[in-house]
Formats: sequence, structure tokens, C-alpha cells
Amino acid sequence: MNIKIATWNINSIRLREDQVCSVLNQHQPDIICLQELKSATESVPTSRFENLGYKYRVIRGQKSYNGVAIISRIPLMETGFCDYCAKGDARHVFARLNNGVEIQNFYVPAGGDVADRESNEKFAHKLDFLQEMKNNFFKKKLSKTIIVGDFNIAPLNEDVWSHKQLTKVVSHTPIEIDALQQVAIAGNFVDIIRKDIPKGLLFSWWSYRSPNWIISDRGRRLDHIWATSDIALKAHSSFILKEARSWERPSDHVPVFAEFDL
DNA sequence: ATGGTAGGTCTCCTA
Repeated sequence: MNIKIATWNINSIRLREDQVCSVLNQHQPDIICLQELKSATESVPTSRFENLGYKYRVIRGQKSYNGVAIISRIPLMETGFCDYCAKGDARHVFARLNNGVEIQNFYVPAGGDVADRESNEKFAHKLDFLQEMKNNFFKKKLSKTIIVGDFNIAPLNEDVWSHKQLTKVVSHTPIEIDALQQVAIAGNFVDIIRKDIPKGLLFSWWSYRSPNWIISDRGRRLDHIWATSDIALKAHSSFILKEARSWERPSDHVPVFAEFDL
């Protein structure tokens, strides 16, 4: 069985419903995982996705902030979510497929501007969230699991436009990279995108604040698809839809795809 | 060393 999964921080689902339809039409993922819906669950549009054949879903909305969804054209069996850090934030949903594979979709906190747990509670929240992910994965002894989402961390030197200039910038600091690495170890996860595209700079996000983003190309790889090693050992391929950043009224993140032979 | 843009509303907060 082949399965193609997409992850995309959409930065408002209501504003970019058209773009989601376009991605579904043109790239035909079996499952798309979205983050930053910025909508209450009942305000998230679904009928156009259903009309395209995506009639299974689990949505965890939140007014104005966060919000995650898994939208699928293959059946989702058990679905649910965890309330990481017990703040009521809509940052996680999961679904199990009928072959036993579990998909988990995360929106990890961005962490604010200052990379210091003591002075910046948003950074503390980010580190606590990662710690809780690690603890959850250790407990479960995972297999047959794919986790995706906006992890808000670019772990490798070539996941940012300048390792040297970003090493003190939240998203690429050693403490975050170490915390994310511990999550990977705890869950027995392989970074599928980097496994498939091992060489060179690779980004999934470009700031809105750079008017010349395509020329300066100061991006970061914040969006990830990881799989437990049992899945990662089989065939897979990955793709980042960079052109989506050039669409009219774009998200600052672009869709990331991985196709698995399960 | 600084500020730049975008989205949803809480006309400020988050990213």
C-alpha cells in the first residue's frame, strides 16, 4: 500500500481554502495535515474538501490561534488529541488508519524572540512541549507511527540560510535542537525529508518580513515528516512545494510531502 | 543593530 502525506502550516484555513483545494487537486495526497487553522472547529470549511473526495477528518480548531486538522481520503479509524502543556491549545491531533499506522500532527509553539527559559515564558512553553512529546513517546515504545507538522525548529546546519547567524535565533538554538533530537530518539523516529533529500539547503518557511524573499532566500526548514524506523526502512520519497510561497496571498510556510510504501 | 509583514481580532497579540 502506498500512502502520500502532506503537512502544511496554512496560517488561516478560511483565507486559504482555495489553496488547499489546489494542493489536493494537483498533488493528490491521501492525507493532508494542517496547522494554524486560526478558526474555531465549527468555522473550518470542509465541504469543498469532501467534494474532492476527502471525506474523513479530525479537526481541532481554536478561535484566532493555533488549530490543527488531519483531512483524508482514506478512512480514519480512531481519532483524538492530546492537550500538551494543559493549556487548552489546539496543537495536536492524531488518527489511526485501518492498517494500524498512526498519524500524529503537531504544531509546536514558536517560542517567542528570546532563547531563554527564565525570561521568556514562550520559550519555556516550547521546551516543556518538546519534553512532554519526548515523555509520551518513551512511554509508548512506538512503531508504525508517522509524526508531522510545524515543529518550529530547523535542526541541521543546512536547514537554515546561515547556521552561524541563526545559532542564537529561536528555531535554531542548540538547546532546541537538542530537545528535538531527544524527541526523535525517544520515539525511534527518522527524519524522512532529510533522509530523502540529504544534501544542500532545504527550507519550508520564508518570513513575511522579507519583501525579497525569493532573491535573498533566507528560509528555514521548520516543517517535518518523521516516521518510526520500521516504516522508514521501507521505500519513501519526499518533496517540498516551494512554488506555493509565490502564490497570491501565500502562507509563510509551503506544503511538504512524503510518500511511503507501507 | 534594527526592523521588516501578515492574520485575526483580543484595535493588540501572535508568528
